[in-house]
Amino acid sequence: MKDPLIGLCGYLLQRAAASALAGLNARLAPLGLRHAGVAMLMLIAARPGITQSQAGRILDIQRANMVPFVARLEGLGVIRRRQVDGRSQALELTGRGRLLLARARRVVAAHEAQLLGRVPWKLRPMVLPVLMALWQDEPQAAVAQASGR
Amino acid sequence: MKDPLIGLCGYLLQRAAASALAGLNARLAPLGLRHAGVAMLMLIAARPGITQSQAGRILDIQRANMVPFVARLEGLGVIRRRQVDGRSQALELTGRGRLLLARARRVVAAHEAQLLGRVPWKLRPMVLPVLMALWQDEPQAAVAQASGR
DNA sequence: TATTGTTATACTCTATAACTATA
DNA sequence: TATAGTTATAGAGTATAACAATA
Repeated sequence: MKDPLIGLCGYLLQRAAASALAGLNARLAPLGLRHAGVAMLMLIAARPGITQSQAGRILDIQRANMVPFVARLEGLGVIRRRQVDGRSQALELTGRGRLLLARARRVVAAHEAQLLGRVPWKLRPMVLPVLMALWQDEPQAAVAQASGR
Repeated sequence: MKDPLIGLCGYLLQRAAASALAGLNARLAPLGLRHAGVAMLMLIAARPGITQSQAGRILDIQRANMVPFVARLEGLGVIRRRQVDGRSQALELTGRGRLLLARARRVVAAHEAQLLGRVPWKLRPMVLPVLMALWQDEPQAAVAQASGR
């Protein structure tokens, strides 16, 4: 039973992403993390002291949704919040966070290798350029206007 | 503020898919449909009389989750269910469904054009091959085993 | 016995509005 | 006035377990 929708690059993009995400989350399950948590840990490691809002803007997570997300990571004991001024919370990794991130990085590396391993050798150098081109957040205004809102 | 995670193809894949999906759903909103509904209509149009379970297997939607999904589309009056044997439900488009699908196809075509339009001319022929290579559902057993379950 | 559809349930993710307290 | 964090809430999407009816 063949899928008549392959041929639509938006559809392929979604299915490929969902499949890869499921695979990654299965690999991360033993660590008690999911993909979003690992992305957050990686971001904080790259920019220690980043605030909740800044992290949310980079990862495209809204302020309101950052609250339970950050709380969960804090509850796992992998990150810590520090008040930088009256309103901003700086995020930092704890020792346990650094340890868990090191393990997660190995899982992510294995996942990346598996993903790229599926791509024929000659196409492999095109993977990142193609994905970066397909990403490119259009200003929401343009979308909203195009859709008539 | 640059994103330190670009460079991970799994991350790019997810962000690109999320961004494209949001754009498509914004375009589809005036029709009262979302991406999943359009995928379903397209599938039924390509295989009239397909059963709920078969459709779920192709679109990777579980049996239990098909129930409210199909019910919503039926409630919109775009599909109809027909009993083929004691247990299977064949799905078909209604007239209204065919009409709405025709409009949705134009929206999808515009969305596809926009997606591909972001990709430099020389990379464009690689988009579908790259995405098809990155998809390739690994047997779940392999994932489960790799993750130690 | 395996499959189809179903119910119930729960968890994650996402989206919006409104509030506060700070800058 | 704009921003950071928060609360509350609602809607998707997804996952599992269990059950009845049927093949």
